Amino acid sequence: MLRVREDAIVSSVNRLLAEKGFDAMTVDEVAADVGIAKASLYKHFASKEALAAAAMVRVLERALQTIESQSAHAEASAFERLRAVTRWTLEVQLAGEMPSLPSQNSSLRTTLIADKVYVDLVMEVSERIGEWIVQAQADGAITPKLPPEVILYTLFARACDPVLGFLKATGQHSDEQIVDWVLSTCLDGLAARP
Amino acid sequence: MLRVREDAIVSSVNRLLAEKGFDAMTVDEVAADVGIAKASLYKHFASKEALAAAAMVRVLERALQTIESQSAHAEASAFERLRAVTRWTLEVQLAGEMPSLPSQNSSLRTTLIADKVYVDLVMEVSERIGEWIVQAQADGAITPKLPPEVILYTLFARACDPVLGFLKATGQHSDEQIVDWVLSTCLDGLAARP
DNA sequence: GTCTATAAGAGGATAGAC
DNA sequence: GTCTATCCTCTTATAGAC
Repeated sequence: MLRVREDAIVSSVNRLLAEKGFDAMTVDEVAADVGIAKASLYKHFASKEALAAAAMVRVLERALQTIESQSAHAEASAFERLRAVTRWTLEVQLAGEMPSLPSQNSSLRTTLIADKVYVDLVMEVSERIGEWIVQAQADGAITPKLPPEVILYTLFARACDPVLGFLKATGQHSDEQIVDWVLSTCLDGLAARP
Repeated sequence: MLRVREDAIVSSVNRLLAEKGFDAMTVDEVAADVGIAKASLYKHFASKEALAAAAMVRVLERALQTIESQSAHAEASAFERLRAVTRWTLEVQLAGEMPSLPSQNSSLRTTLIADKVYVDLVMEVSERIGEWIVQAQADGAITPKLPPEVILYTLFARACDPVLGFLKATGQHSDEQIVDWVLSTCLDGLAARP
């Protein structure tokens, strides 16, 4: 019962974080969305920051599942795996399921780095992706000009790329078309290829 | 006198918006930073949203100046002009001078679209950049696979690219190196080029 | 664990004197 | 136009009954 209730809370938080961002999301909204009193929320989570951390943990667990499902494809190259995971990230964001947190909020940052589960998941995801990047560079599929660190950050940043929202707001393109375009700008760049 | 005072206000707002974002910036902070009373601020600007709009107008004017200085280079190609303006955008952001606004805040959005000066500047910048994009595609310098609209949004999004901040936070790279890397990921992509 | 009610404080905006 | 002092709303968080 408790597990189910908390899962419902995290689902609401996840959606509201994706829709309005951390600052604009209020705890009252979360309580109303879940259908319980605000005081009850605080019996499950100590603070608004803890709610956000729980949402981040869940999306990171989903990311790790996606990474592992890609690892299961023995025939796929490292580059293909990176593309698949990046595509998943774009799809999640376009579906309104990617929580967005301000990177400069200090109280939020404090709560996050104090959360061992969250930190461990970030490390795990970074290491798994990092290995693929090094492999893809060795394969000649990803440019050797850029440090793996730059590649990693660039891929992570797709989770909050505003271009998806801009294109969706025009209402003129399918979600699949938008994802394909943004994936192309990320991997192939804007400059023409011979 | 009034012009100088308001210019000082906009400078403070611009820096605080770049540093903390719209939600985290308080009007009290702005007043303290300028060195005047909060009530005096409201004699110059009607609301917090109006302060943000003024900061956006100023950065757009700077952008337009940069665009026009590029137009003056008769020998430069459209692609080279796009690269130069994008580089300028990255440099401004890395210098902590690029105001960042939440794209989903409704009261802010209402104030912005009601501001004719702001809207006209956005249109002007979009049209100037848009012409270069079409030209660069005709020149074969930018990929014809992507609609100009997608190119435009992708370039605009560099103004709030979090990768710059991530790389700067490591403290291991010069600003110039960071700008070069991000410019390369944007124009050349992550995939290796033959 | 859930509720109602409320504390505590931050922050946007204004009144009114000078 | 600048100031001090204040209003008022919104929001996080908690008290205490059941």
